[in-house]
Amino acid sequence: MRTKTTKLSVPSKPGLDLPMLGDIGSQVKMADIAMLAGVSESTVSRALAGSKLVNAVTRKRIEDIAASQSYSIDQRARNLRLSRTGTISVVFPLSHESEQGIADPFFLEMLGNLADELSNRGYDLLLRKIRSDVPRMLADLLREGRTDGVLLIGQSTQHGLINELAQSYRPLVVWGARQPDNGYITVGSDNIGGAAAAVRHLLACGHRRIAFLGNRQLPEVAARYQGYSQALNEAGLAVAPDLLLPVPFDRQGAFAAISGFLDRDRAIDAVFASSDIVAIAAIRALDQHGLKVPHDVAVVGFDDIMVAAAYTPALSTVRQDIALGASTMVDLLFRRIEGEVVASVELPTTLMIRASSERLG
Amino acid sequence: MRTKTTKLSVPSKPGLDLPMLGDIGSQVKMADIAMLAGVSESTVSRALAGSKLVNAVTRKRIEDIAASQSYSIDQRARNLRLSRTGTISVVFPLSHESEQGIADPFFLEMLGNLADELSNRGYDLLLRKIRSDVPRMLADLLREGRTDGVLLIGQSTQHGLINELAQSYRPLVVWGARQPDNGYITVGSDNIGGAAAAVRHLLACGHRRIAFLGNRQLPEVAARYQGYSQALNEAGLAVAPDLLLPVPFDRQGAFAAISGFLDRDRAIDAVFASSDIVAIAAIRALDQHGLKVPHDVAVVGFDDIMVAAAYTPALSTVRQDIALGASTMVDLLFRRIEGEVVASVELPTTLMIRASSERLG
DNA sequence: ACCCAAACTACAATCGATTGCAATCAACTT
DNA sequence: AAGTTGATTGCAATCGATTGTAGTTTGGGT
Repeated sequence: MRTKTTKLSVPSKPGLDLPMLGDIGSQVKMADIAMLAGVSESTVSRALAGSKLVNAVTRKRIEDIAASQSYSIDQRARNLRLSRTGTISVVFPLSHESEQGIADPFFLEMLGNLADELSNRGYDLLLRKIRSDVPRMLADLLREGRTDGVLLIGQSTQHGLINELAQSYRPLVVWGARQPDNGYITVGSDNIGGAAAAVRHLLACGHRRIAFLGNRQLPEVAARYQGYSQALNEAGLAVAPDLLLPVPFDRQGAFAAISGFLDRDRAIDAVFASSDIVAIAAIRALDQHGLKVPHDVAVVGFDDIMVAAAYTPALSTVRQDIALGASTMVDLLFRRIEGEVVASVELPTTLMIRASSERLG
Repeated sequence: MRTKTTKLSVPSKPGLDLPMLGDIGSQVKMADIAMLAGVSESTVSRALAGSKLVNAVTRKRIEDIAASQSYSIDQRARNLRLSRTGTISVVFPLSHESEQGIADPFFLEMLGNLADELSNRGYDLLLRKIRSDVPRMLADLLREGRTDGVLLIGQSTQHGLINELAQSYRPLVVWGARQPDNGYITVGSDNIGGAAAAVRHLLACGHRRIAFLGNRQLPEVAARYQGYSQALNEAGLAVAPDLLLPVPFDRQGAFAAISGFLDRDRAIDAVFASSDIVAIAAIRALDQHGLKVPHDVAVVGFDDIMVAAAYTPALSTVRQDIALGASTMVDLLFRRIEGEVVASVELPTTLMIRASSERLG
């Protein structure tokens, strides 16, 4: 007694293939296409999926009808059925400091690159910031079935929690520093090597009192500090604790911290900053204290964000290859989703020597 | 003959409310909660939705059980049923020029702010870049049922197409310039007023040959040009066509265009750039041509991106309030989704006078 | 005690697609 | 001409939640 209850949800003329802009947002569904083609939904589904179970002629006809109706598959329903989402979440753990938002250009550039990589693979990018409770938020994200995988940008100070989470959740790749007890996959730069190269360069320029600017609580900064002290040791120098300044990553905070430092101590001849944003803040602070860069104090940053080269003076810095980093993260994530066993990756860095650290006279 | 086929997908101990990190990603579903609570799925659904049809005691018990199982509603299924998505798409039409990615910090900052606004309202942000065919891509996005609304960042050169699309698709808000024949809602800055203020400032400093840098094909740039010529006219000056340089918005392209210009014409005493990125490229190009800013040439930009103030020389610019822009867009979008009739908004700008346009000695 | 309304709760259809398995049909074998 | 095979296609269950409607229980009135 099943009557043909299926009706074309949109009373559009089947034969014509007009642009049909008017249909946008309307509800042409697979059943409609099936009716128009005189086949079952199954066949439409298979035809559109390119299954070889469907006769080529039938498929062509279905495809044409679908196109003429400007039909596209409802991803909600599809995802529900396939228990997947076609979406990868990019998560930024916001530090307690800059509760505002994603401030650092480095991360924004990273985000742009990730969006490219993911859309190349036909995935969407779900952007989410999380306050503090990383595992809880991530767990929700996963349970809600919104995402096929997670890219966590920065470890913040949550290494332990991330590690715990990674025990039970596989499709996760983290940008940051490899930790000795990493239970999760990381992609990051060779922070130690990059920092050491930068400091060697400063030493080669004749600088001896080189300040280190950065919050060593963060694993990446800790690694950069390690490179810093390693280079000093190679040169037979010891780390001077009074030259270590824990500055935050945001512009204002960094500027304030550095200004405060310079108020009481100006006996430095170089600065190694843990990010370009910090380096630029340092240059401004130095300037306000009457110290010229590079004449009085040489400055080297880290990241090579777009403004670094454009800055005046052009900023010497340790370049991280953001595009490569993004594509590596995405690559590893998908391989891990496929079940492959993959290892963390450490990307090489390049020392970019520019005006801010020119060799002394 | 329906037997209880429903089984707890996860054999976890119902009574305990351990952290249950191990359950992340597993498949506790509503039926499981219903079984544990000894009620039907309907009741669980209603309880969790806060419906007052459910006894308070029952609700509490259900909530507790759900919590102890660290259950959350599957959004895929929920969205399918409700035909909604809980997601707003932010779409960047990529210009033909910078096919690479979202390069301009202004847009990235905007993105960060939008992410904040949306997550405050419990919505997710789906990031999508589209190549060129705006309406087609948007239409797909909508038909796929992935999104409840669209925020289009920048009109690119697609005003006509957007207008057409807007005929049939309502939940759309565009960042850009209001056009005379706008069929869609825009949020944007007072480009005319801002530009006029900048140029008046340059005129007041005694400059007369003020170059305009920007691609006037883009509606926003066209409006800024309008402000530029308006200010010149007020001062009894005519626009000199040889001072109008159509530069692209990306750093390299802008630099190249400006360098080329300076190679043949250096009789300018000021520059009004249609964005800070262009302004910074101009300063570099001027520098390479032996022209000092602001001594030889004054420069004013547009946007006031974070680096503007930090640049050396600090960049004078027309400030756009990105945070306000983002919150306005989101606000308008949701009001429009609710069916309210809303109008386009033009936000005030602020002229920030800094070192790059200091008054001539 | 008995009846009725109020207050809850369960049933079953529904959202739109996917897919294992059964059914159909034409062509080919002998 | 009957049997077999392979190529196609359709049926119906399923993914996990929501909700209109019908059914059950409880409490109050008399």
